[in-house]
Amino acid sequence: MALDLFTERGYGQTSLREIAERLGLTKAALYYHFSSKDEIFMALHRRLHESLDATVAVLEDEDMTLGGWLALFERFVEKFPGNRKLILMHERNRTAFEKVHNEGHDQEHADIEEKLSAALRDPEIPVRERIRIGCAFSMMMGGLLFAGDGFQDVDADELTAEMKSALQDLLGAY
Amino acid sequence: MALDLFTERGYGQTSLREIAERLGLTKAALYYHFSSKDEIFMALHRRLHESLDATVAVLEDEDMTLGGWLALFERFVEKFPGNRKLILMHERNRTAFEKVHNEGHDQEHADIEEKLSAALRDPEIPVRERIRIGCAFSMMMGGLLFAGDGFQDVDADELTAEMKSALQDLLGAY
DNA sequence: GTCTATATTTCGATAGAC
DNA sequence: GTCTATCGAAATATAGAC
Repeated sequence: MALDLFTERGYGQTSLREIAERLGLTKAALYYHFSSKDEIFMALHRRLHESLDATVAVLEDEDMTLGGWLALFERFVEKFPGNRKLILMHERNRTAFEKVHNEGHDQEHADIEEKLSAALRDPEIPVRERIRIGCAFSMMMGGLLFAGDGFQDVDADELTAEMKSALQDLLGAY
Repeated sequence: MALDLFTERGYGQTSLREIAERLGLTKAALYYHFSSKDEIFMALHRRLHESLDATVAVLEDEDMTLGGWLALFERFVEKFPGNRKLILMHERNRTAFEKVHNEGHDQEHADIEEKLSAALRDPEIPVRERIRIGCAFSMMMGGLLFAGDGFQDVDADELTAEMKSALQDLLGAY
């Protein structure tokens, strides 16, 4: 599957030949289903968005506070089990996503990273809070790397609970 | 510079033509200084190791406890200002590094990620501690992404201090 | 829908002049 | 040390039969 190859080897190191091979098809067959390599990539991108946009929708409405970010991140963590592979692929291909994102003049989707990036550079928010929000986000996303790596023997619910606990220690201590 | 291109666009999406172009040279001139594209990549890898191996050397000696990891991460954070670009490049090219690392049967260097990976899957360590160590590490590495992105107006010392404070909240509350 | 070609481009790498 | 020129391999993508 393309998802696995992009995660293991990275987008730029994965060829259509490899993808087709793992699928038991030929390259030509892939072009019946997708018009380009980028489109395969973007299809996976869209799948993740469709799965998480409802969770992130609150960003449109609310003016986020520290507690608001905590609540959002906690909801995000709860969605991890069902989206682990997609998020992991995304995390391991940030450069490739940015490139396709820029070239394609991608439609304005309610992207959590855009709102986050805006908050992190917002001079209205105290520096300490901005740093904490950034730390919490990277902890949350990076935690996934280990969720598949070192924590395979750990119960999913326990992992979720511990991640929430860590988020609270980072954001809730005020 | 190759360092910038690998960081912006990723190793697999960067061609030698682009690197040479940004340097004001031709591809052929690059091959006088490096024997292959991989070697350019590994030269940057080695530069980071030479800069951080002294900090990580403690891993060889000690049997790490939770407090040991905290101390190590704090020292790591202090080394950030001088190694920001290299670490950022490393973080954004994990897949490419793993590939070169495997193919080249890279010499056993005291890599922090190997020791970390071992600790995360060590059944002797309580699950809660394993998760906290993983969270702290990803927070620390991911914090770099924002250090260059949203925190350009933040004083470097203040950022370091706040990162340490966050590390303590994650690892020191026991 | 999937195949066997094949076209086209780009890439990493080399040869040899200066 | 850097250049021009080029090679060979591999990649993306297409054409057309079945």
